[in-house]
This record gives sequence, C-alpha cells and structure tokens, in this order.
Amino acid sequence: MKDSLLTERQKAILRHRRQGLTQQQIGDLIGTSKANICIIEKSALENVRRAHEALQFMYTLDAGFLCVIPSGADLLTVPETIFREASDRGVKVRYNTIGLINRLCDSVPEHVKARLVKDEIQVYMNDDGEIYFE
Amino acid sequence: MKDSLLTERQKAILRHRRQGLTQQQIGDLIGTSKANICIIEKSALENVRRAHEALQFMYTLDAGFLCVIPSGADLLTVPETIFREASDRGVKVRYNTIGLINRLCDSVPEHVKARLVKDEIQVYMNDDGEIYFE
DNA sequence: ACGAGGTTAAGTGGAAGTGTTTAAATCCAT
DNA sequence: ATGGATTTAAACACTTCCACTTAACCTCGT
Repeated sequence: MKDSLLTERQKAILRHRRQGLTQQQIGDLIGTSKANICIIEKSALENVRRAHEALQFMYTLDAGFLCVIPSGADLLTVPETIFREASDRGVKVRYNTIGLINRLCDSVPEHVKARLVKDEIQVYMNDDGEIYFE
Repeated sequence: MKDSLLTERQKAILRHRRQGLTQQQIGDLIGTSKANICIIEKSALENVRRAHEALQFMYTLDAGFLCVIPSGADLLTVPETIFREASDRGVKVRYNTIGLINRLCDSVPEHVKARLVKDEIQVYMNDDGEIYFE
C-alpha cells in the first residue's frame, strides 16, 4: 500500500537537486547512473504535475451560472457580490470570504493581477452553494 | 502513460457524488455494484490526499524558519507580518497579499477559522522568498 | 427489527508505474 | 569543438494500482 505519491527515491533526488547537486553527483552519492537519476527526477516532476491537476479538478466539480465579475473589479469585493447574488436565489454559499478568494485565485489565476480582476470572470454555483469560476 | 492522477472512472464518481447521488444510484447508473463504487470513491479520495501531500512536500523542500503567527490573529493581517519579517532578512516574498492568504489556507486549513487563526502557525521561508506554513 | 446507505475483506486479470542498465543523443558554455 | 550536464531509447524484473465481484458487516433513523 503506497501512502505517498512521491517515492522516497524521488523525494531524495528532488531534495538533492534543490540543493544544487548535479545528476552525476547524486548518482555517485546514492550509487546509480546519472541516466537513472534523470528518469527518476522526471517522473517525480510528472507526479507533481498530476497532483496539481488532481486538486484543480476537485476545485472545479459541477455547478450552474451565477453572475459575472466585471474586468477591473477589486478582488476583495468579489465575495460580497457573490453572497448577494446567491442570497437573491435563496442559496447559502458554502464558502466564507477568504474561501471564495482562495477558490477564485486557484481556479482562474490568469484572470487575476494582484488585487484586481484582469479579465471578466464567470461565476457558477450549484444548489448546495458550491462555487466555481471560469 | 497515465496523464492524470485520477482516472476517468474516479472523476465520474466524484462528480456524481458531488451532485448528491448515493453509491447505489451511481452503481445502477454505470452498471456496477455499490461496493465497487465505494472502493473507487475511496481510492479517488486517497489519490486526492496524496496529491495534497505531494504538493506540500514541494512547498517544504528546503526552507528556514521565518516567524510565528500567534493564535487569534486576523488572517488579513498575516501577510503584512510576513512581508516585514522577510524584509528584515533582505528577502523579497514571492507572493502578494492574496497569494499568501491562499497559501496559508491551503497549507494549514485546520489552523484557520473564518478570518481568524485558531492555532499558532509556524512560517518558513527559503532564499527565493518561497513561503510555507506549519 | 428493518432497510437504506455505506464500509470492509479477499481475490482476480489486466494495466501501469518504479528502479535499473547500457548506449546513443542533445545541449550549452568555455 | 571538447567536456560536463542532461535527455532519450529500449529493455528487464518487480511491484503496485485499477476495476470488478461476492459476501458479509456497520450504522443510522423510523
């Protein structure tokens, strides 16, 4: 039973790498070829990418249209807008202010610049008050 | 070559589950037993946990102690504290206010309640201005 | 106690990931 | 262009994961 996505081998190599060692040096250190280090490092990074993708998926499970956040809006005012729209529909948003901002930045980081909304953002919500952005 | 941590089967079940279907209903829908749905859902959630853990690892590759956020602090004041501490060390934090709040809530959600820090949080930083919490 | 929803255990076939080696192939800077 | 670093290809045992079944077992609320 695997309890971790990254193997100990992969973690060790990522650590050594972050410390500035070359693949050759790591190979000598743990007793294998540089080619092997290369492959292990590569699959480690691939695992990290998959991890990121999986969490993104969890954040964007199902929902229906709620409202639009106009370009130029202050990020900190977005939750208030969403709470009002949801209230109009008689649905209680299942996130607080902080949670909403988190969700937004996670889902559509490319639409955000510092505290400003760069591009228009579509907001969706389901009957449970679940929110997501696009 | 697998390009995703969660399989299509797992994603489908997580979606249906999020929509409120029971395991039995999903089983009938996609033609398998409820026990099977249970197991697939379970391993899907296990995968999500591993994804989270893997990203945590990446965030905590080498870094050094920065400061402590005391219990009871307002979440919105945390970035300011961190910026000041980092500045004292001559390092530029690689996150803005919003980014820091996101990172904090993602990393240690169990230490946060609404806008308040429930339990003391340790903050670490490396030479690149990368931040992580514990 | 009954039933609905959920969980667990044990086993199976097939698919994919892991760590390895060896050898050849790119990069990139001095 | 020579040498150091990195990447790729192909192949190999070995392990783990995935979806699935059957059957039994919790745990609620009514």
